[in-house]
Amino acid sequence: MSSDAAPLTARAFKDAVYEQFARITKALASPVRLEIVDVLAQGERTVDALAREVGQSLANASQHLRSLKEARLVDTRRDGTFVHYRLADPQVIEVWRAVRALGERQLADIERTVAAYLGDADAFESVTADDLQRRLADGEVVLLDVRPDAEYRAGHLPGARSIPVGELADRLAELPPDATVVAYCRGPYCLMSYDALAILHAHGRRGLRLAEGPPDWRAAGRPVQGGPERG
Amino acid sequence: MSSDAAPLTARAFKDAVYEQFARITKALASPVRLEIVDVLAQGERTVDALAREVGQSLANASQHLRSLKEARLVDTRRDGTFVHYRLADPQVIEVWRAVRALGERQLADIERTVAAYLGDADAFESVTADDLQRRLADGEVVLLDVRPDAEYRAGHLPGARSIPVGELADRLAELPPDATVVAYCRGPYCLMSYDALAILHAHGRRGLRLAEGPPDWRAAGRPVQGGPERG
DNA sequence: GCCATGATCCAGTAATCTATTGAGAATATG
DNA sequence: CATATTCTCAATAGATTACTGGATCATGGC
Repeated sequence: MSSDAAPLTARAFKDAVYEQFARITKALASPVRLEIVDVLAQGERTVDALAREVGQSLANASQHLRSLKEARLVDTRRDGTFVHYRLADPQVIEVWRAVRALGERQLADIERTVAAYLGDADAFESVTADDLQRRLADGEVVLLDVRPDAEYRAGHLPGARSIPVGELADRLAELPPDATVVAYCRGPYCLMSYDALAILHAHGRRGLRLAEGPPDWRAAGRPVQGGPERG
Repeated sequence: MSSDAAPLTARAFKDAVYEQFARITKALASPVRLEIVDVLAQGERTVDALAREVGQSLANASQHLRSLKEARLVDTRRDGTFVHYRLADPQVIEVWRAVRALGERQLADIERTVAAYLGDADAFESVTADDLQRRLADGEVVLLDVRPDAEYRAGHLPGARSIPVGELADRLAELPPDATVVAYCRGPYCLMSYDALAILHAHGRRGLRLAEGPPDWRAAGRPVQGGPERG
């Protein structure tokens, strides 16, 4: 049923195919590279910026990026002495989201880790995307993007204002005093919105959290404002 | 802004989170395990059957299954001396499909591998899912499931007949002589439907291929007949 | 209890992957 | 052209993983 002939046998064909797909899964088989992908989902970054953000040495980040590039998950653009990395395909975000969804359903440790960090204080009330749209339509809430300014400019939720979390304490006056603020950042495992809520609450403001970030919002087929055009 | 205190720092939190998700991607970072997942998408299997199917030793297959189980991608059921493995969650199929879609878009080598095996003979005309539904409605074609009988019984496309590819040559009489046959098997990288087309063509029959298998069909939100109930 | 079967576990080797270091490209500036 | 900046590459050592063959475990039949 199987021979060792020169042309591909059925087994050799399957080996070759799964080997190819494994290039992708191997590239993603590292916490550091997953984090890199998660960051790049927000927009392109230089090697140096990425290394800083994920807490790795420059050389190490560069190595990880190389392996991502070999698997065609990221692409580069040179600008002077800087090299900007970006996701090679929006489908990369889909893979990451699928992995995340699976982890959330199957890995109880993830919930435990989150609870441990946040002191399982449910002071951090959250809002679903559908809920948010209804409340926004009713004018009940103010939507606030607390990511760095550059990320806001690269694309944000429709109607969102931008106050990076680092400036929030100083710019509270820009928010209507009685409004409920819905803060969001990069995505479900990004901490900036939690920090923002802490600041809001410390100043007696009402604040909720939206877990989704712009990549999730876009993946769900909802429109994103600014940044790369997309219909 | 960051300390080494006993409770989790922001960095330690992120490390812990991505580490958890990497359990999943690491479990999938092997061609053998990807193939196992692809086979299990068709239904549960014993260790022995799986080992045979993916061309690995029993011990090795068992090891791979253990690592998949540790990552919560598969689950087991014991039946006498047999242990049946199955996917722990339909979301596992979604992850695999997302990886496949990405590979098909980014990795040109995959196309090349397929072309090399099939001798890039486009004798294997294929049909899209939408196309098929229209043609089925018009009574233009006969839909044929060429997978092993057990897999057909575990769930098949609505209206499909079952003739395992190994029996096809002997059972051609069961197919209306003038009908165009649309053959499908497990999915895009399964070879059984290609073999079936070769047999059909050798007997002067008209045959097309549907790339999708039942897992893909179901993932696309289309109904599947028989097997585990699902609305 | 004893045996057969299916599966798991274990030890050892080879191969692969990761992080680190330091050297060295590529590019811009003066 | 010299120099600084940003990034990549090569070499190393340490850790992890893959596969094999053999021992062991769990279950069911006798």
